[in-house]
Amino acid sequence: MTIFDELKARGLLAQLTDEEEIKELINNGKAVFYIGFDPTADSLHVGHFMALCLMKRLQMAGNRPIALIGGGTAMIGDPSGRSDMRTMMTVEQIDHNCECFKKQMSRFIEFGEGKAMMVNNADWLRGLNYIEFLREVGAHFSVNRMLTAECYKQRMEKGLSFLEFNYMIMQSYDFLELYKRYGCNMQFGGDDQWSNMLGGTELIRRKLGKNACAMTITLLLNSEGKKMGKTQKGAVWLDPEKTSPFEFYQYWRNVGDADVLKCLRMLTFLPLEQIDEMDKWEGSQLNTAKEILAFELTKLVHGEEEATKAQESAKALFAGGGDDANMPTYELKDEDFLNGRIDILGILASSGLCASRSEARRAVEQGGVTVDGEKVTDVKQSFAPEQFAGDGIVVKRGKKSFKRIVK
RNA sequence: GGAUGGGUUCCCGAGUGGCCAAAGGGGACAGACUGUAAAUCUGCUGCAAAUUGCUUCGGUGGUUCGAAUCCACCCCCAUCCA
Repeated sequence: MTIFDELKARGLLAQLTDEEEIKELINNGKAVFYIGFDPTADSLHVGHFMALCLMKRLQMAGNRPIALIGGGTAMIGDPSGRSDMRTMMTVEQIDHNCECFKKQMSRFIEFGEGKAMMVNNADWLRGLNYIEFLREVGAHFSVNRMLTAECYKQRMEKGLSFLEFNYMIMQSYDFLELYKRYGCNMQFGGDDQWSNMLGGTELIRRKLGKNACAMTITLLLNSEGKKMGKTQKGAVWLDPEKTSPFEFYQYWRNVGDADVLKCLRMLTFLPLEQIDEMDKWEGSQLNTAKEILAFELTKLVHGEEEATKAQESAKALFAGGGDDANMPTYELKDEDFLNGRIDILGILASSGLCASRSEARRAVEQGGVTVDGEKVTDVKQSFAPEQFAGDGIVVKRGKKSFKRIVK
């Protein structure tokens, strides 16, 4: 199976400038392609992960990847797929985030001589001269055309600043610059990037008279049409400090029935035949597929050891039995105690199981809190330090949040 | 720069002097049912030393016994005009 066919079979391909040409390039390892990552946070998330996987797949097929970190474009802020303006980040923030991105990416992709390349568009964007740039690049863009782009249309109602309006031009310029510097002839990105990417291929045609391709990856949407990889608390991060391996595992363990197979295809490296086999599963059998999905992804992101731990904790918690030694733990501090005791509300709030004592009170009143399997009925129940000796106690809030509390 | 309409809790949105911690919906959370899924039903949704107190309706001042609500100035957003 060629790499192109595989990408297609996995449902990763969304829009392509020229299918035949792209097929020819990537199947024969002739593509030098780039994917841009704007450092809008201090960790990569699931959306980036998909792009990194794509890089890896294409690299394995002999193509040369360039990971472009958007230290320059992040100064502008991409309006695509947003209904409101991004808050502007300081240069310090951006540079810090760039560093974080670099570290995380190196774990997935091998960089170095003859391998993948990592560049930062701050190198050429931040020093641009306005007048010169307008004459050289701005002259090639038609405002009329830009306004017809879908990403701007949506923003025409809510408001779009001139700053963000320029994002497309910056991204287009990146492509041109990478073409000139490294012979980069292809760009990949999320489907919401399509118009920005087309801007680049056109700019290259106009400035250099050369042909470049663009291809977008399907956005990972759940069956309700919402972007996956987001929780109430925000994104599902790849940084274990921000989203623990256990939380990461649980996120995928809990995907809806309708989404498991899609996720397996798009996100894992499992052979397609194996996935097709699972496609026949139904009902509660799908739980096994979810376990596989969760394990595979946790393994890819956090390593096999962490994946195993997460899986064991999950089994211990939900199925009973299994090893529960890896349970998330909170160690009580002296100041958590008042007069030598701590009440259940205090435990819930300090350990982070509840955001506030009020929320903790509510959880208890509604019968959602258990201590070592016993339902807590009294909000005033309190504990002495000795009760946390040894393995401590296991406090569970609702069905899925729990912590071991020790002193 | 001018005219008009706006800024309310996580989001949408009602509220135009006290009965307002603020309707309704969404989301989230908890309970029931289940398969750690979906759907459905119920509860709940500012904070706390909790039949009470404290903080919150863009900002700052003011009027008033009392302000999300009235007044002044300012900031921000949308639409139209330049």
